[in-house]
Parts: sequence; structure tokens; C-alpha cells
Amino acid sequence: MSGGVGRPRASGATASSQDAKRAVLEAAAELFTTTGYAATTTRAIAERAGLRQASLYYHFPAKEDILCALLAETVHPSLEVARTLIDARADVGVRLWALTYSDARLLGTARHNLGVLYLLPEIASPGLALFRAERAGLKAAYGKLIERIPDDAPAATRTDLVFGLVESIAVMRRDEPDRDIEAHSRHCADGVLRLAGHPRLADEQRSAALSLLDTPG
Amino acid sequence: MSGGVGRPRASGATASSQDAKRAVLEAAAELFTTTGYAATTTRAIAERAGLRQASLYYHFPAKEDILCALLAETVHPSLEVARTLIDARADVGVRLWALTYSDARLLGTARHNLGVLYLLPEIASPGLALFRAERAGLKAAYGKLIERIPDDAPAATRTDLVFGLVESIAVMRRDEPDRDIEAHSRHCADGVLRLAGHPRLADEQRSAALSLLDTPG
DNA sequence: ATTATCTATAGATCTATAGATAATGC
DNA sequence: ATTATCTATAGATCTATAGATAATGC
Repeated sequence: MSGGVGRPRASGATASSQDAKRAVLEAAAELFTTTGYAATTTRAIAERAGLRQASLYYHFPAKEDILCALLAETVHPSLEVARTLIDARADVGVRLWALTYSDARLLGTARHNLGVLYLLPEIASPGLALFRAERAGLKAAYGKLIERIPDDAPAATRTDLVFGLVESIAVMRRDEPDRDIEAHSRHCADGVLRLAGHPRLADEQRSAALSLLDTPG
Repeated sequence: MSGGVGRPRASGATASSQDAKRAVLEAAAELFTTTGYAATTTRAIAERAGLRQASLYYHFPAKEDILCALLAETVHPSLEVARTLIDARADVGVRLWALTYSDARLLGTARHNLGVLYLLPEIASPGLALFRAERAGLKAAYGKLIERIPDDAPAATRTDLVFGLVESIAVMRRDEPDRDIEAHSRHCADGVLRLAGHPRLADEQRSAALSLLDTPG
């Protein structure tokens, strides 16, 4: 019973170290997405997580490592899906639709609007190079699919536009938080196919795309 | 000759009050777009503008007013174009293409990447309500055109996607500063028509769109 | 007298570290 | 002994204001 190992918190809250780390990330997610990184103080994060400012540094070596952990958590699931779909046996349009729909839903339904973290000026920081590389890998997955769709516009340009459209969901969500995410994600995926130069999917193809996402691994 | 009215600058630079204000905005544009608002200190702005930190406050009542002025400068030209095009006598597709192309070029060719300012978390500040309203007005101009293009997807959704795509140019420019803006703007405008559900423009329609932009007022 | 700057600084932070402390585990 | 927290604080800011100052303009 009671609080587990370590000195009890001043706030009285009782939780394991894992819980504390989770609470810090949760608090930071809320504050970074609404207030930004630089304007969010370590004190504000700690308060919301239920511990003292200095105690953050038991769990994270520096403020930037909190952002780094959040970025990793956000991009990893997308990369996972992308890797699966790249090798899936299905029409390129079906796979591109599925990838977009999946990303749109992840961006739209995460507890906090973590996609806006990608837009923070701080992601240019040297310490976040790993995240930038992973994000570039995700974009490359879109590119791999798009280059197989013939079109007048170069594949690189269409990839830029498509990736921009997908990430713009974070901005939409900030501006209009009440949009129906499910519907919006489908329309976004339809829109990505249009941008990429692919014909509209038939209903059965859309169903196939959705079932591609059902089977994880 | 010499420095004009007022105490000379410590840096030795000689300029009028208008020049000083311009220099401050220029410095802030560079720093806000690369480093963000909160992480940019008034001292850094002043240094780059060639005066002392406290002297900023002769020209602007507070740091936020510098950001406010920059945002206004950036959105006003777009709004201007939007107002002209809304009432222009031309096909809706031609006008939407022209509006997008114009915004894409403005975002892509401004001396600094001012479009990223729209993505800063600080634009939620109460003091920037006027800017948010103007930006909403610009989005509404896109919406006015898009709602006249028939499509399965609701006009509001297509407008969200289109506006997101246009603004995503700022993110693209940050990630890949060497893209050919002229070509990219044309492809972006083509892409917006696709997203909106409008058929591809003929060459002569694209020319018509470009000439719509030539005649200001 | 007016203008545009300067110097100096108040007052309020902010991040991160040092070292103590209060639990559990062995 | 180990763990997870705490208190206290160093050292470095940061924004904005107060009041002086060095030009020009009248």
C-alpha cells in the first residue's frame, strides 16, 4: 500500500516512478501544444504533474528531453503504420489512402493536439535531429507511394503538397476543435489522392484500405 | 546631414525614426521566424536592429506589438488580393487558382518566412484577435469560391483542406528552403483546384488567372 | 521644446544543480 | 542501500520603466 519507494510528494499524491514520468509527459503535452515550448516553464509542467519543479530532473535530464520524448511518441505510431503499408499487397492508391487516413486519425484523435509540436520553431534544435530524421522517413514513405502514381507534376512536388496537407490537420484542429475527426480524416485521405493525381477510390477499395489498418504487424 | 533629430545611437548608425521602426520589424521578422516569439529576446531584436534594448519601447509599447505589426503586414496583401478576386469577372476556378497562386508566392517569396508566424502558439493571445479575424476573413474568401464548385465533400471541409494546404507552404519553405517557389506556387494552385473538386485549368485559363493578378485595384 | 535615443535597474522570473530527506528493500 | 522526492538557491536571464542626454527645430 501507500506510496511506494522514495520520498513522498509534497502534494500528497501517491504514484510510482513510471506514473510520475507519464504524468510529466501528459502535463507537458497539454502545455507545449497550447502555449508552446519556450513559453512553458518547467514549474508549470511540474505543478500540473503534481510534483516540484526540481523533481522533473530526476526523470528527464533537461527540458528539451521532455519535448523529445513527446515527439518520439507521436511519430513512432505513424512510422509503424507506414512501414507496414509500404510492403502491403494492395493497390498503391489504396495504400496511400490508408496511410493518410491513419495519420489524420492519429493527429486528430490523440488526447492532445500533438501534431502542432511539429510546427514549433524549436524542432530545429540539434537535440531533436533524431525526430527530424524520423519525420523525414515518414515523408519518404508518402513519396514512395506517390512516385508510383503517374502525373504531370513531379512526384517530389506532389509529396510536399500531400505531406503539408496531412500535417495541416494539426492547425485545423487548433482553429476548429469541434470538427468531426472521422469524417475529416476520410475527406483528407480522399483529398490526398486527388493531390497525388490518383483517381477516386471505389467504395470497396476504401473498405480494403480500412481493413489494411485493422491487421497490425 | 548627420543623424537627424534625437540622441545619436550608441552603435553610431544614423537613421530616422521610420527607419528605426523598419529595422526593428526586419530584425524581429528574422528572429521570430527562425527562433520563435517566446525564445526571441527583446535584446536580440534590438542588437540586430542596431539600437539598445530599451529603445525598442520608444517605437512599440510592448514586445507583442512587434509581432502584431508583422502579422498585419503579412496578411494585409493577401486580403487585398482576395477582395479584388472575389468580385472579379472570371470563372470561379480561374479566381481560385489566382488567389492560391498569389498567396503561395507571397508566402514563398517574402524576405523572411513570415507564414510560419501563423503557426506560432502565441497567435492565440488576446492581443492578436484582430489578426486572427483577418486571417479568418482570408479563409472565408477561399470558402466563398469553393462553395460554388460542386463536389461530394462539403464546402467547409474542402475549405479547411485548401487553406491548410496553402499555409503549409510555410512549413515546406522551412524544411526545404531551396525549392523553386514559382514552380511550386503553380503546382500548389493546381493542387488546390484538385482538392476543391474543380477540373484542371486549360493553359489559357491559367494565363487569364495570372493577368487577373497583374491589374491591381 | 521636441525627438529619439541612452544608461541603469527594478522586479520577476527561469533552468538546473546541490544536498537533504523520507519512504521502501534487503 | 536505493529510490524518488523535497528544499534551497546559484546564476543567468528577461521585460519594461525611470530618468538622463544629445541631437534638431523653433
